[in-house]
Amino acid sequence: MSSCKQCIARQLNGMNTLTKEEIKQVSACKTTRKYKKGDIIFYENEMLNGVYCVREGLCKLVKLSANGKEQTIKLMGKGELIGQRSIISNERTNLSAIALNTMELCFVPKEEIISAIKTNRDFSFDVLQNLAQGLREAEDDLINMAQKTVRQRLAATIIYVSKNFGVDKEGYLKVHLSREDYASIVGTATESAIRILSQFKKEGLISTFGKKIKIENFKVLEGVE
Amino acid sequence: MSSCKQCIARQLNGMNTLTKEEIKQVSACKTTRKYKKGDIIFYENEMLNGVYCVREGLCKLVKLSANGKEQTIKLMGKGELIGQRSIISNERTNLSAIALNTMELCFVPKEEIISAIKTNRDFSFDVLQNLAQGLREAEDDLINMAQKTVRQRLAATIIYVSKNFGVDKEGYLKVHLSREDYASIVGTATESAIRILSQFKKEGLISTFGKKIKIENFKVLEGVE
DNA sequence: TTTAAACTATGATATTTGTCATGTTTTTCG
DNA sequence: CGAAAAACATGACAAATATCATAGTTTAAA
Repeated sequence: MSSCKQCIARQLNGMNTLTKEEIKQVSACKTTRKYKKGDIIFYENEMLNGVYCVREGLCKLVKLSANGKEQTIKLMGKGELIGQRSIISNERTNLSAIALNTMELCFVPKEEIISAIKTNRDFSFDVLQNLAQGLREAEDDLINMAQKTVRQRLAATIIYVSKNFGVDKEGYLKVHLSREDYASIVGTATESAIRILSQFKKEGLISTFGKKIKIENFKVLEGVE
Repeated sequence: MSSCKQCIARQLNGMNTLTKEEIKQVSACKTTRKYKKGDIIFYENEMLNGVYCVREGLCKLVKLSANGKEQTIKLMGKGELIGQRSIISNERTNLSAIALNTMELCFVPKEEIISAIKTNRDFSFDVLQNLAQGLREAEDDLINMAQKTVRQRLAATIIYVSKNFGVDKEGYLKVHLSREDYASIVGTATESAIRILSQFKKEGLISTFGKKIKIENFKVLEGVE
């Protein structure tokens, strides 16, 4: 059986300020679950009774709008805690979580997390900083959405995925997202995302191989207008 | 001299879980400052050495873009703490704070806040919930920006101002924002904001008297398409 | 392997929103 | 008060993006 220690040792974890005792405790009561691409981890407007720690894979947090279109708010990868915010504010989820590839998640009951927050100052402060960081990112995203063009946002998203989830030996983004996923992150129509990616190819900023994307000219891509 | 107790008694305060001792402490070392409309409380990319608690008035948190346009991220009114996030994450501000009318702010040194967070569990958890709440709001704003039309966002903003800052006896919004301010909140051109407000008037959803706005048909305004 | 489904691609067109120009009204301040 | 500045208003046009249509391509499943 896998322990949380490994995760924490690898610094992949939103819980790396827990004491050894606490880790043992969390490790003992967590349950690991597997998900396939497209699986729904939870829907919006659910009451969670725990948080999910990403051990492996990638998922998206999305909001479904009235017209059936979905907006992706955030991608969550290794070591990130999903549902933390809902647990802390004791509210229903405002977003759905959907697996983007094969995932392994550790589910930690609410009480464990809350108890750790209440008793371990370092962990509590860590969570605090984590939320503050998240808030800053959310503000930045809002600004980008308001002030940048679709083209600029798409370029920024490709760079984000490259930086956060890495590239393989040939330089292709490790994470393979569909054009629809990109559109949903950027907040545009799928056709627009496709069109702009085609433009990027023509302009030599990226190249593709099947679904895989490689950044060919980072500097220009970063500064597209 | 004014004490923090008054603010806290009136529940106007992001610090109402502090103990009596702590309040005395904060009260003792805070300094009160006055600002006029348009005054800059701080710029983006500054290192704050404390937080500002709004005792009176209203300000906006804005981001200036390359082309000189500004995006308003949030309006801050009575009892709200400004700069909290930057203090906690120990980063430079990512936004500027600008007074929208005559303001009175209490400045509380960083050390006081951090010390209170580290020693008072209730306060710490309160801040945690506050940030979680803020994060949710930021996510909602992002979704609105991505999925709603300018028209819908402007309608929502009017309703927001009405709910959060109230109306006078005649039903006019207490807070008077310029069309430019509305445009900056909604993320559009000033002319577009003006045009849409004119439409709302023609459609009988709002009425105006000088700079003052009154909601005439809440239901329809709330559900505009 | 073959067949359907999902994904990618691109053109044509419509809609939304931004920009520029110009004039009016309101506010501010010497 | 009266002039200058700021804010408001609206038309005309341009640019960005969405929508609809149609077809090629890849993927997955029977």
